[in-house]
Amino acid sequence: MNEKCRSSRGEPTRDALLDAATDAFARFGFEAANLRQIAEAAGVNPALIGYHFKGKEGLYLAVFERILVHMAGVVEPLLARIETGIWPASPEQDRRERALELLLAMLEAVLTRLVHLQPAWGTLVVREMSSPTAAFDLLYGRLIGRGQRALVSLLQVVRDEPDSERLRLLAATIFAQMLLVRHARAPFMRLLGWERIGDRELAALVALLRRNVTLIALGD
Amino acid sequence: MNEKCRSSRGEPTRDALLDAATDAFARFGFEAANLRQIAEAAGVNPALIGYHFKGKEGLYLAVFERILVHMAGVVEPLLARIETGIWPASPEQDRRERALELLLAMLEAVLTRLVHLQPAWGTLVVREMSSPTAAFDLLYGRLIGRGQRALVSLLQVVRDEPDSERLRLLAATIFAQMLLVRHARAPFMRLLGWERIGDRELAALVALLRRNVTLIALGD
DNA sequence: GTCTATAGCCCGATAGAC
DNA sequence: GTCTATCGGGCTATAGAC
Repeated sequence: MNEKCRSSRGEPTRDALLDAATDAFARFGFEAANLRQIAEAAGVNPALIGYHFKGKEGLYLAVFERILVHMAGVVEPLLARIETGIWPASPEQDRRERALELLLAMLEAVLTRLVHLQPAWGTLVVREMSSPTAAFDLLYGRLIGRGQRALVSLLQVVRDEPDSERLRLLAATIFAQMLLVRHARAPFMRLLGWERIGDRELAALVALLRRNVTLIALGD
Repeated sequence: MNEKCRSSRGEPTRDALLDAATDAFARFGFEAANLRQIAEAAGVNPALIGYHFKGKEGLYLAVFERILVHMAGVVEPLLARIETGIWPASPEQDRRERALELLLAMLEAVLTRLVHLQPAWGTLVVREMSSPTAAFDLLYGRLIGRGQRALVSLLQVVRDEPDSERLRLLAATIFAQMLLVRHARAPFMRLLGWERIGDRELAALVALLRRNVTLIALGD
């Protein structure tokens, strides 16, 4: 795929295929998605999928590869800052407050991207979490796992306690609430009586989640 | 399917097919599941699927129908009690405490069944929530919707405040935490370093969720 | 790199004997 | 109700011309 970096001639083709594939895989799932339709939507000949991606699974993985590359540019700065633990030096109390702030910022960033930026990406990523395929290892190694570990290390500072099973469970419950909008989309929308998640709805959700996370992160 | 209730001759066949189909649909999803394999696993001739269920989709819906019938026997008593609002009469303070108790009991019941009873059922139900098909309406009308409304009405009592968007969002975040083990199973297990959810793991999860729910239900 | 054409497979459905 | 046999269609993959 990138052995020849001067494959710039076929780049528009690959991009168009990846766009169409992202949409189709998100909408129909891997099995139900159909290469002919993807090629047609991309305005490209079906045989080119074989040439560029070595078949359906290669195309699927390439979709995730692209998601990860784009995501890296967005979350890398935040993750790197959390992972190195280098925040403004300050007295003990300030450090805990700062960690909570970072945690809430992370929450809001994830939620906003999940809902607004690229709905199809969210669908794909989240589907891999409940029904993992080969793409899950990619995702976990380069995005999800790092996010989880960042969450755990922030919680350690906020609660001023060492890593433990209980702390990780706590991280998992926060994680679950961040993913709510994608994982349980259908019943969620019905319960709220919403038809779509616009700016107002997102703001209400973010506000409540900030409150929840603050309560359960500090509680006990 | 039940126009002739004396179809008792084919009942073992139908049951075997439903068992195999439940497993296959949960494992592979609707599209990827394969009728020949299902029939083989059931030790039954493939053509009988057409006879008994009118095709693949009919089989899929019948799987959910059976889940709902079995679930009804389990959760009906609890739901009915919550819906009628008839709990032991008592002074104001006691009623709020009692509602919280019921809420926590509901949490534990759902979690236990989701994890232990029939893992495949949990998988199927939860998949319909994030990727709804025709089966979702069945599920929502007879199980999920009622559960959500029960949650909301319990929260109204616990917090002593009327129904509102914020209250429903609160219900949704509790809902999300209950479903965590199925929705985000793969990253959840990796974060915890668990290989399976046995009694010990379930107990730890329940304990933390009880704590979380108590905090966010009472908070503010 | 792109396209045409087609091979080869597997699937869901069903007609018809028993 | 059950089984055998098969049909018709859609799919991915690929060989080969340009």
